[in-house]
Amino acid sequence: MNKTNFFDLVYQVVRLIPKGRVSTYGAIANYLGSKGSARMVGWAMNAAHQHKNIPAHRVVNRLGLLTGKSHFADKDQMQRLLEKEGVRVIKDQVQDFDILFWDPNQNLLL
DNA sequence: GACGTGACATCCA
DNA sequence: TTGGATGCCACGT
Repeated sequence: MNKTNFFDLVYQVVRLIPKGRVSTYGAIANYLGSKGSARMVGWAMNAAHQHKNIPAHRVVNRLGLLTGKSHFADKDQMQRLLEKEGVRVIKDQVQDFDILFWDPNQNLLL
């Protein structure tokens, strides 16, 4: 049965993202062991919509762009949620991204 | 069972 | 440097 563990891992990591922090698909994919499967992370996020406890708005691409905002019910919802958590988002881009960037490999390491 | 698609990332020209 | 093409894995049709 451990086939789609990838998804579960993604959900776990995304759920562990602290409030006011953001993560990236590549970082999560890297944490899962497949650095090249960044796309899979995005696909997992798409499925994450079915799950309510998945703060997908905290997951952005490597550039800090809210690329997936279009997949939200309201494209402003994602940005709004981030701003509500203290993350400045301008033009769908996370400001101080390198500072707010939360890497599972850097925090969940060990 | 096979092909195409997808919220990205990386390499090559 | 910028732009185009490929790779990754799972899901949908």
